[in-house]
Amino acid sequence: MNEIAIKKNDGEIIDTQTAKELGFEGEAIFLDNSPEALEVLRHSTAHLMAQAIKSLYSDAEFYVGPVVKEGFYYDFKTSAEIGESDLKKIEKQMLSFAKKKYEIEKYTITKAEAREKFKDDHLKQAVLDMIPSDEVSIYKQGEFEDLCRGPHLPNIGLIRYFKLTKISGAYLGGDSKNEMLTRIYGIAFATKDALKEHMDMLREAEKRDHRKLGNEMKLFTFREEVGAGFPIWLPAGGRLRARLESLLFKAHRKRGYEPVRGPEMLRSDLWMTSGHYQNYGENMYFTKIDDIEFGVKPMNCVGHIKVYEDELHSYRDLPIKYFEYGVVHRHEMTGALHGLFRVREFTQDDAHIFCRADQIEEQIIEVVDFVDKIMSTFEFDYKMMISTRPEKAVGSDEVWEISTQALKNAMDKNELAYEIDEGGGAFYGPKIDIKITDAIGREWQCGTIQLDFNLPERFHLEYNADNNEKVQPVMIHRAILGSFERFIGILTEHYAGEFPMFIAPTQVAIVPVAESHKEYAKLLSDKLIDINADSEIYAKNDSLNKRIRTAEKTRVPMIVVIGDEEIKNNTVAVRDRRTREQYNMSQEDFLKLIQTKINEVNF
RNA sequence: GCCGACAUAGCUCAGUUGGCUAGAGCAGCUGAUUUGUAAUCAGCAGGCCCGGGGUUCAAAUCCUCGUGUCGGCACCA
Repeated sequence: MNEIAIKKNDGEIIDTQTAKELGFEGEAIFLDNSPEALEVLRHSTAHLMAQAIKSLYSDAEFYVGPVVKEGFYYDFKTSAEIGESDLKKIEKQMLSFAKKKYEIEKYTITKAEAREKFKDDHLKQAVLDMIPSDEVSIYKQGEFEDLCRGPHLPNIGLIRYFKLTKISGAYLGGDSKNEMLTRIYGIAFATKDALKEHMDMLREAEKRDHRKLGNEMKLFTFREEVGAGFPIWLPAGGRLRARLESLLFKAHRKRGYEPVRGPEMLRSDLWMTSGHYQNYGENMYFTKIDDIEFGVKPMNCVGHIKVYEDELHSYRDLPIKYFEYGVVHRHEMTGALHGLFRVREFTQDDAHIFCRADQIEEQIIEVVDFVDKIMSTFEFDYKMMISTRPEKAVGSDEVWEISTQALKNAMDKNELAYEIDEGGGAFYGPKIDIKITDAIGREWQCGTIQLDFNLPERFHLEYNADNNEKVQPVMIHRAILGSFERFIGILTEHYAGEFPMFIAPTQVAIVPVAESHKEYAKLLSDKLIDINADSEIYAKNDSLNKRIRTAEKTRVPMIVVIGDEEIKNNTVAVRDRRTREQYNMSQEDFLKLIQTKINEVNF
């Protein structure tokens, strides 16, 4: 195996070129699939790609080409229009360069020399602007030279197993005010197998895509004539969603939440009072009724505030918890829309807790426990993230400081691990976000717990304290799933469509062997409804094999086959979804089993 | 919103350099068959080829403006 780089004592990786320059010896890094080796390999593959692009498009200018989580990319600009179909061509050129086994040479020049060297490349000039030091290093392979700090492989011949995966636009410096460059993403590995494994993993993720499964399993759909970002829930999706809603309803009632409901749109004056008009107006939908402007709610808090204001409250009443499956509309930009993950209308499992300052901690802890119950039921790992004051914010620094500290205290006192996201808070308060990890290791943000000292102030909310003085309550916004749309999308991918019994759109598929067994099937189906289980009878004029196949393809958790034997003995023949094994059990036991599986879940 | 790609039957997809009545599989319907654990057979029906405008003797195919979708970027209070 080839030695490609050196690891210094402090963990920093330097390439063999630099080590030679410095006369440095340290721990050798070999070309394998270790994170260190892949970092170097992928960086050099990015350069090889740049070399290929430069040879194919001579006016190409290059910005930066870093290694990222998914591989590497390079941002560049050329007068030619490059599309997906060109990736193959570039890959081919890369391979032909790699075959030439150019050595990657490194040398150092002054920044002024570099400016002169890349004088025709305004992107490299922009890169040079960002470099503070007076000397810069240049890497050279064949005719191609690039400004880079490394580390790199000693020879491009070591690059063999790679693939260019995506092409897209990307703003210069990640700022939408700047010009747009072309970005090509790629991936590279030390071995053929590792590359193949990676590509297989991508295919697996593709198979789980909720948009594909949602279509196949008839959960939801979108229609051009309805409008972008407005999901349509189909019967199967409706059943799944209803199960989730009813489980969650009970869970809220158990914890003392009251169901309430605010209107879909409220007068704009209220959004001005809340601050949404000024801070979020461009993402809201407005309409006029008799010359008065209304804003369609992008959040449910104002409605809940109006519920709170409906009567006077004593300190004894607090905390007061309102919850609602609140439908909200937000104008997401066209390019942001993505299946159920980003839509323009969605339903939040939203709640607002109005409490005294001295209750914040216990309330946060209770919500965090609620989150844990739900996420562990769905077998999600998760972590928590505290987000602090963002740039665009309302409220004084002092209020922010107090509320942020309250969140940290709640976590610290209960020894809960969390990370800090500086500047990631909502404009009205700091928050705790819950990030979950799904079955194939992808991270998603769902739940959020947000402290708000701001809205109570703006709406002059109050309660009577024990000394009969008016005191302003604290408001906690929280959603656990986030939205039903997004969460069901995530669940679909998490389970690859094979939903567990308690939320599956259909619990049981019943396959009668022949015409004469249909009646028994119907009786069984009715009994299943009595225990809150949905079933579907596959009695179409098809072969038994065909109907079992059809039932299997719906990903229903349980299939039972019914024929003469079963009717005679009052049993069912159960077929397991995954193992395809069959076993018989009495009808009574079967119903009990289903009932248990449905009822064993409680948040 | 920006860069690039794409849009043909309910679904998945063919459709050649512009040229006959736009095809297939699955799903659907009708009939035969009544089946014991992953596709029985035969027949039928199903298309504003995303929408508007244009080029052309002729457009699913070329151009243009929309709409929607996909991959990213930016955005996600």
